[in-house]
Amino acid sequence: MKLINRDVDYAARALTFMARANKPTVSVAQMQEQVGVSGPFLRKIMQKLHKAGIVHAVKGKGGGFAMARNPDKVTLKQLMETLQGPLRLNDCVFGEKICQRHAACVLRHKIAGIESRLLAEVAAVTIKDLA
Amino acid sequence: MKLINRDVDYAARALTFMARANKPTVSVAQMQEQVGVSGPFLRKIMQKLHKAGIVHAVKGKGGGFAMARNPDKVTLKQLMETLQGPLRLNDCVFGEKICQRHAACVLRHKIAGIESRLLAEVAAVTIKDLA
DNA sequence: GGTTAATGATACCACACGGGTATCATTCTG
DNA sequence: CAGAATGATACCCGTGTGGTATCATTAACC
Repeated sequence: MKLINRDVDYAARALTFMARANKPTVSVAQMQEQVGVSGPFLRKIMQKLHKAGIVHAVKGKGGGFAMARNPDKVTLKQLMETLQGPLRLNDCVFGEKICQRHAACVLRHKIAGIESRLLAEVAAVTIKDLA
Repeated sequence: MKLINRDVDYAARALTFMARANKPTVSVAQMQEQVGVSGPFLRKIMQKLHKAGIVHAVKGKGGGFAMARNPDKVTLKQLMETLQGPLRLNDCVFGEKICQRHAACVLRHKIAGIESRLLAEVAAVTIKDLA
């Protein structure tokens, strides 16, 4: 059971780097050593962050990425949703079928409570906290 | 990001069934329909629960499984540890190396806090709660 | 004692996912 | 036009998840 995968980990580091860099744009080449990951892989991550509107991108020579919002407006939850998909701890095995199994439903109710508290926690962590 | 996998889900249902059955032993054949899973697969899960000491097993005709402790002494956390392995949200990418990356460490510190609260929550859910 | 009903132990399989690489296209600067 | 950067895709491989199959072992009952 992993809370975050490597994409999120690397993204958090890259964004932290960018938040501290205080430059108009930061290229992947400038980040990759500090982040500790290969260029192509980091690029793929940055492209996802771009599509999600978390960073904006400048193509061409001298280009790179820049944060699209203030670091305190980018949360760990957003990174997880962008890079790991929707955060459902709780996808019911029974799908569409009406749940006749009371025990399972109690379990799911419990998990839903745990999930909502967990999401509140990851939503409270921002890049500003990390920088 | 799944909190529990299917093994845990089925195990919770099976144990709930057993807790309510109030019989000396319950066989896989008696449980499989209610649990909603094939016999052989449920057997594999029950065998893991047996090795973990959560149930005891009676071989031979008329045998089956029985809970080894009271339902309020079996927690969701125990099932997860038994069937999904150790619950670490937080395995550091850097392994043994000394962490020189301050941002990453802050992240890991945050995650550690989230993890400990999450574990307290799953430790608080027992089979008795589900039955 | 043999049949039958149960678990114990393994081995195997198919698929999805995570993590990562490679390649070509596109855009901007100088 | 050359070079530096991102955009978009396609691919690969190892591992984990979910599940099946098979044979061995044990105990009850006739």
